[in-house]
Amino acid sequence: MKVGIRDVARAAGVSTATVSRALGQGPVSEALREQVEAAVRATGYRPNLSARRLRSQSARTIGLIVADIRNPFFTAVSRAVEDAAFSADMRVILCNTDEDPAREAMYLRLMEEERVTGVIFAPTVTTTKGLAARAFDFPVVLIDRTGPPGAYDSVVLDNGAACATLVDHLAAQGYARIGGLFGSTSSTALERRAGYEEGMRRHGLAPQIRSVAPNAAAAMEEAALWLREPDRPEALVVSNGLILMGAVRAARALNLALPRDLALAGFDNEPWTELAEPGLTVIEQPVAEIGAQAIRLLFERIERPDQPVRKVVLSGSLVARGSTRVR
Amino acid sequence: MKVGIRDVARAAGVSTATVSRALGQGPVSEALREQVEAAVRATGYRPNLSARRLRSQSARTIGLIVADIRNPFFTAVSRAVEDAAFSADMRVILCNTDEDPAREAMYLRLMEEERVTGVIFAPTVTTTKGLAARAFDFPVVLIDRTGPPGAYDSVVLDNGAACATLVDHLAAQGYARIGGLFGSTSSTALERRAGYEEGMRRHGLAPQIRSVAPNAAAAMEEAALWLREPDRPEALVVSNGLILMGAVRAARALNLALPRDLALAGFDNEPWTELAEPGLTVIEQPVAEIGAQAIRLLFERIERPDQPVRKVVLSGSLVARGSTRVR
DNA sequence: ACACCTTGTGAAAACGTTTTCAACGGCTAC
DNA sequence: GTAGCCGTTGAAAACGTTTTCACAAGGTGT
Repeated sequence: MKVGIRDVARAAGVSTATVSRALGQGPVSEALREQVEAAVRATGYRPNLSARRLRSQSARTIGLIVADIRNPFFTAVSRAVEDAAFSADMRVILCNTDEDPAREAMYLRLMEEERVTGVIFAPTVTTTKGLAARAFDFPVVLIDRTGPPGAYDSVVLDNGAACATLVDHLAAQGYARIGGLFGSTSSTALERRAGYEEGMRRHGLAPQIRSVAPNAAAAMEEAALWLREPDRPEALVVSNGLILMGAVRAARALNLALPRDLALAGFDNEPWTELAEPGLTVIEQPVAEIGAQAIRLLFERIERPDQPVRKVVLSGSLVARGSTRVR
Repeated sequence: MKVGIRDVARAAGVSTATVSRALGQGPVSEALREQVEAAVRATGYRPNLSARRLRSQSARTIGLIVADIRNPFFTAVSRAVEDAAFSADMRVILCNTDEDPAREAMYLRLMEEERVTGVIFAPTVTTTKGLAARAFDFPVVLIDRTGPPGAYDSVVLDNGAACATLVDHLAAQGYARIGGLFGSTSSTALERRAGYEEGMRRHGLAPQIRSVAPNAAAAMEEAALWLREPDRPEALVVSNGLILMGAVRAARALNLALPRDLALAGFDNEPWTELAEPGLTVIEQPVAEIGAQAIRLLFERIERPDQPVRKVVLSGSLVARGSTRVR
């Protein structure tokens, strides 16, 4: 029942070496190649990838470790990565850490045991610290988030500038008491927070900042608390799509109309941000480009392991909608 | 640099067999087990999964082939599957076919080459037909969609009943010209369509049906066309979350207010359906339960390969919101 | 005291490939 | 005509584990 390469070899009247070469790229005469292919079809042979990887010492697999598969930003990026990897005849192992350092460690270990060709990783700040001390047998490209400076190739958004753009936009519409609600687990959130502070300072406004776990439930709770306070902000800048969702929920729960009672601006131009009335103002990230660049950096690093570390910084674009209209 | 099991064995002063047993579940004395563990820590040994799988002829891996990773229904299911698999010490390979039969075939082949322990699969109708003729070396559990009758274990929603519930709900609110917009690639969409027809018939109403590719862009286009016609429906039932999004877009584009100008009901209680004013009426699927049941069926099939084929049918629940309020 | 399990251990085979190595045949170049 | 080279092929080694097999040591029931 189980058919191996020796069965194919027997059926084709050649040695296993020839079969291997005919299926791979070894030198084989055209006649034999066709014989082998016929034998493969006749026997229904499927190569055993474990054996192949063991012998060839090459997994042709890249690991993609993301923080939250429910975040459309990461699903979009993963699509780009998968497409690029596939056209280079590589598989992708997609891993979801849920922003949990323990799961990150577990998946990194798994990548080591799989002997992957390379890894694309969006780490939490917690593991970022430990990252400097570690050395992997495979190249690692950081995505969306930065690690220890100069240690890993990375592709990130120009987070500070993007967030400052949001502040500029709100200030231009006449808002002054602009609060910032930022995630607590990613370097990205920290950079956006810094950009927010910088933007506020430039406009002579006083920053008000709260931190929260980057998920909708936690964000809603924190936002609801905040918006119930007497001197609550009249506008809110938030650091990602999930937090934005929580903020919208909170506004709804408190019966605050957008933008009359509260202006709202955030990150990630997800489909629903257009649908939630009156439309949410966001920074759109070039998600496909981020995935493509990450793969490019990874492949180039595999090609030339010793080249200098590179950091690709991409720009977001402001998508202004009703949630920040002038009152 | 590269450390294998023989290095650990040497460091611990034992044979490789003992190391293997100490790391696995073979019988080893407590003293040696500790010695081995110390040696593992000292050498930084990481087992090579390819070698392990090759020799043990067990991949401890399950393949999860879904139709669209951007569909939150599938991401939710995949979370449940992953959690269950992980606690059984199994890995998951997550594959996204994008409703494309060619990609489905490719991933099925990959599963064969990986010699996976089992597969959970949401097939398109196209490959469903070919599925009857195929025999896999691993158990397959169908999810969300049915295959050839009696051939594979499966866990699905009671789609007909759920969709009829939607029709009942709309009829009870006084709607009569209720149209149906259904996906064209899944058995699920077909069942929902049948349930819609059945429901309409029961209420003495005339079904009006259009089919569309199950993505937001195609759905929006078709819905916009339809809603521009003179005798356009006053209510729409649609067969999944992405089509629902397209329908909302179309209504917005044509300036039709929900539910005044158009009532809307669909499937999948995704976060944004609550946020899109005035709230979208949907059937909520027990996503976690679906994933958990799929894993359970798979594991039980692995345990007892010859037991009769089973089909688990779960019920959805109606979440009534503003989009179907009485006018 | 003997036969008989049970438990723990190491040597070596096995898993299914790819790759190395040597060899063969047919060229070309002298 | 012979030496050298190139393209093609097969035999066998190698990849890093787990598993089989044999065996030694220790315990138990008679």
